[in-house]
Amino acid sequence: MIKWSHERSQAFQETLLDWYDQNKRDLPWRRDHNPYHVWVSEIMLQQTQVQTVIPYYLRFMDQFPTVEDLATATEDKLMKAWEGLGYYSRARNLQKAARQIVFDYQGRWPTTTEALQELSGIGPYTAGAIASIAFGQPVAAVDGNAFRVFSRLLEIDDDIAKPQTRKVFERIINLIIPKARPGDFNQAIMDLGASYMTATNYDTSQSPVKDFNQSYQDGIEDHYPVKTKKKRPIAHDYFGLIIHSKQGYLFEKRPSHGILANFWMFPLFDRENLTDEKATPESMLVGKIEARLQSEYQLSADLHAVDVPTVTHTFTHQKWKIKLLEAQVADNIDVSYFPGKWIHSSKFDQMTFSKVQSKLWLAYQKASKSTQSVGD
DNA sequence: GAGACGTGGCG
DNA sequence: TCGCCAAGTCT
Repeated sequence: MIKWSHERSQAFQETLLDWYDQNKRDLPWRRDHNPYHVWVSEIMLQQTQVQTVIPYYLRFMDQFPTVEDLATATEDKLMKAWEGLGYYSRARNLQKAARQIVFDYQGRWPTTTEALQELSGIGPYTAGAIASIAFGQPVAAVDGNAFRVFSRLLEIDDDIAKPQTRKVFERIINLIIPKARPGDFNQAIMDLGASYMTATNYDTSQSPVKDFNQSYQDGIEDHYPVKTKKKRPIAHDYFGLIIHSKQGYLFEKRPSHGILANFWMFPLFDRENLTDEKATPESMLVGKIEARLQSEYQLSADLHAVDVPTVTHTFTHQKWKIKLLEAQVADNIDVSYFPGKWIHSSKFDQMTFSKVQSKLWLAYQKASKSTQSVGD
């Protein structure tokens, strides 16, 4: 690894910030340094691309203009604002932190990285981003961009997939970061990482800091960053139940922990939980589901396959395949045993749907449109 | 410290 | 289809 002299660091700062001053992206959260604006944008941007975040951020600020508005918002309105953005614990942590700030700290923001990390959902990166951008503290904000940029500039061989590697980068960046403009420096690194120094298909030859890029000079830029591979997603096969009555469609609330926690969805039955044997005929599996609906929930349902392709949805670590089954149930059934609720499709726009739930509903609509118009 | 946690885009 | 990526954090 190359070490930079003080002069070298200064030259780098100057080159980078000059470029940033001329070429920085015009983003909605860069209009000011309001910590609330910086904070919300940083949370939304976690593992999420800028162009995805922009409309969410604008709507969010429209609905929750201040940290007080967020602290006192209903969970329904909050989740609706986050609908489709993913990693939904971010939204819940965001409100938790808003309440910490408003009610525990009387609206006064913590300004150090240590104190900021006491807030829910704020880790080392976000703390560094808020401290430097909103409060002018000369601290590193080490995200994927910083890993990518500095590993290439300095030929850092540490595996960025390892948590301990963060400390290596923080130590180096804290030596290089300018005391006068730390927030601009960190944001300039991000803009660099999003333009000339992207993960793939990058072209460093036009980069403003190519003279500082050791791996480029050495022709080994594609060795960086060093990052071990992730595991492939685990497959899950489900039956998805579309059960409708005069009272609407049947929904089930997902567990409070795990993937899509607390979301309302069409009931799902895991194929593997229905039988131990792989080769069980499908009609028998459907019969088992019907029997369970009857015995556990007193719900008589005559399930039929919906004539649509299996719905697939891939998460970071799970790959779901869902075969849709449909049933119309009697008008005056007793649903008091079922841990769910009936909702008319006219009210779906008031619910918060995960993407996979939206896919199920779309697939079902497509099928019922091609045959007949099915009411609730 | 490895794995969980969403979604969209791209080659 | 698949693997990987995109301003990470929590457990």
